[in-house]
Formats: sequence, structure tokens, C-alpha cells
Amino acid sequence: MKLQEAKTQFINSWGRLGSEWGINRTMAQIHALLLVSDKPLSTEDVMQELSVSRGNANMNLRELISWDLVQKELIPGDRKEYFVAEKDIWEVAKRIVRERKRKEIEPILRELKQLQDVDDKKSPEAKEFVKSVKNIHEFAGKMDKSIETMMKADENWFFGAIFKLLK
Amino acid sequence: MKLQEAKTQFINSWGRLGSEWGINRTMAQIHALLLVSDKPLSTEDVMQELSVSRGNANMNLRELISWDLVQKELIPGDRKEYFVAEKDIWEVAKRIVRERKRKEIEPILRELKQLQDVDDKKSPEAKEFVKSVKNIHEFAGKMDKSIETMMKADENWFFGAIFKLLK
DNA sequence: TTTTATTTTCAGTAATTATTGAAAGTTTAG
DNA sequence: CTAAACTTTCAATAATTACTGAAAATAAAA
Repeated sequence: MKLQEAKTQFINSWGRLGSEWGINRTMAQIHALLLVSDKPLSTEDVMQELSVSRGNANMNLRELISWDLVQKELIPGDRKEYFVAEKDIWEVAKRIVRERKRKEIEPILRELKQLQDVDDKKSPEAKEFVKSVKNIHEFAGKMDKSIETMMKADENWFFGAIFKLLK
Repeated sequence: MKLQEAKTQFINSWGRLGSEWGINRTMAQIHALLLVSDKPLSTEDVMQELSVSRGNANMNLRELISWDLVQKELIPGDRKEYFVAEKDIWEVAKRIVRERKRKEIEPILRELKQLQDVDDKKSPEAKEFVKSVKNIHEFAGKMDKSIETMMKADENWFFGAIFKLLK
């Protein structure tokens, strides 16, 4: 397979994976493009490579920066902004998880906590409801906590420990 | 908060969470409805509770069954089909992960493996590309493997071990 | 068998989400 | 300062995804 072809396929796959997981396809594609680019790219480069509009490129680049997956890079003597992606894949994973945890998991944990506060906790139906919600809340809380701890830990420590654990 | 209100809020939250993660909102809502229902529900019940059409209810119930999150339940002397959700939240998590792994993670792992097969592996650009893809592939493979192992393990074993590990 | 209850399918439509492109805003150079 | 280079915004539009509802299929009862 030719290199260009391979890059394109990688970009498409990453984009598809993203959209299956609720992440804007173009955002994922730009991320992929920068991940396999050996040099910083400008907005123009992104527009050209992915055939997207300036507005689209700009918005998704900003979003990637807000996720801390991409950084601006200034090239001396050039007025344009250039962009590079974080290449350490463990960092990438941590930052994606951190972002989604913050924006999507934590709010629902707060809601689940509140929901256990129903009137008439004595009625069998209410009891059942509270039990279900409590289970989910506790489970999610444990998961959240585990992820939190793993995120803070170092890669080698994590893999070393987890693989020993997992035989 | 009133019980009905709480149930509705739970259903809405679950639905929103689902759609943020690329799962059809109605499917997630039906799942939520069944999760907090103390008795089996018919298609009619689901249509009524969530104000959705018969077609929509039917399709999403089938999808939930294919994910193994919901089961049919027959009530003797009644021709209608009734549905119940798996209530053990650890089982629920395992089944969701299993399904998404199979449908979305494994295909991309295969692709990443192939992509390392580019022409002219000697060129610096190709070398860089292969290195990036290889990193991602290895990382994803490790994650996949870990999840696989956890999925097979028992809940108590998992939490016992992971919490000991995580201090 | 025919009738009736129930489930499934899917073309058409609606709702949601993403994208464009041009105007407004900002920054730097001269 | 003004002009040019570049970035951002956002209303209009396109693309995608989800939903409806009625017809067709299936299954049970009569």
C-alpha cells in the first residue's frame, strides 16, 4: 500500500471510530491527520488535506486544543498559526478520558445522587427505584474513582501493575 | 421529588448519556425505563411511557435484545410479548463493553495492523507513519486485552484486586 | 380454514447535527 | 494611522440520523 493511501485510510478509520463514539467526524479526522503528520500543519493545510471549509477546520482545531490534544505552534517569521498533535498515545487516551469524564460522567453522577431523594421512600415501588439507582450510582462511582486513580498514575506503573495483576 | 418525576428524569439522563456516546437516544431511554421498572413491560407500555411510535419501540427493543441487555418474557395466557432488562449493573456494563468492542474496536485493530504494511518502509516519512500507527495499535491491543480479561473475571475479584492495587 | 391479535418492515418525513462561506473581528507590518 | 494577513463567528444550508405509521408478515385462536 502506498503511504498516502495508508494515511488516508487511517484518517478515515479514526473519523469513523470517532463518530461511532459521539465525537464529530471532522474533529477526529483532523486529529488523525495531525497524529500522522511529521510537521506542524496550518489551517490551510487541514482544509486542503481533508477538503473542509475554513470555518469547519477552525472550529474543530479549537475544539481539539480545548481537549488538550492539539497545540498551536508558531513558526518564526510566519504569521499563520500551525498545529501539532500530542503524539504520546497514553497522553492522548488520558486526555480524551479526562474530557469525557468531566463533561459527561460527572454530571450524571451528580444527578443519580439526587434521584435517590424521592418522596415516600417507604412504598415498595420507591424502594425498588432507589435500589436500582443506588446500584448504578455506586458502580459508576467506583469506575470513576478507578479511572481517576489510573489517570494520575504513570504509564509504566499502570501497565506494569495491571499486567502483573491480569496474569 | 415525586417518584414519577424521578423516573422520568432518570430516563432522560440515561438517554442523553447514551446519545453523547453514540447510542440511539430512544434505545437508551427504553433501557432506562426497563431498568427502573419493577415489572415486565409490553411494546404498548413502552410506546405509552415514552411517547414513541410502534415501529420505533419495536426496533429499539430488538436492538436491546441483540445487545443482550433486555430479554423477552412471556406471560401465560397473554399473547403480547413483555420485556425485562438485566438488572445486575456489572452484567450491563460487561455486555455494553462486549458489544462495542466487537463492533467498533476489533475492526479498527485489524485495520491498524494492515496499515503498517506500507510500501517503501525505508523512507523517513513512511518510518514515522509506521511508528505512529504501531504505537496506537499496540496501545489499543493492550487495552483490548485488559478489558477482555476483566470481562471474564468476576466482579468481586475485579474490584477487590483493583482497589488493593490502587491503594 | 378464516379471523383476529400481534410483530415487523421500510419508504417517507422529521429532527438533529455538521458544514459552508462570507462578513466581522483581530493582529501584525509598514 | 491604514492595509493586508489571518482568524473567528454564525445564519443559512446540507448531510446524517432517527422516527412514524401504515402495510405486510407472522402467529395464535376460533
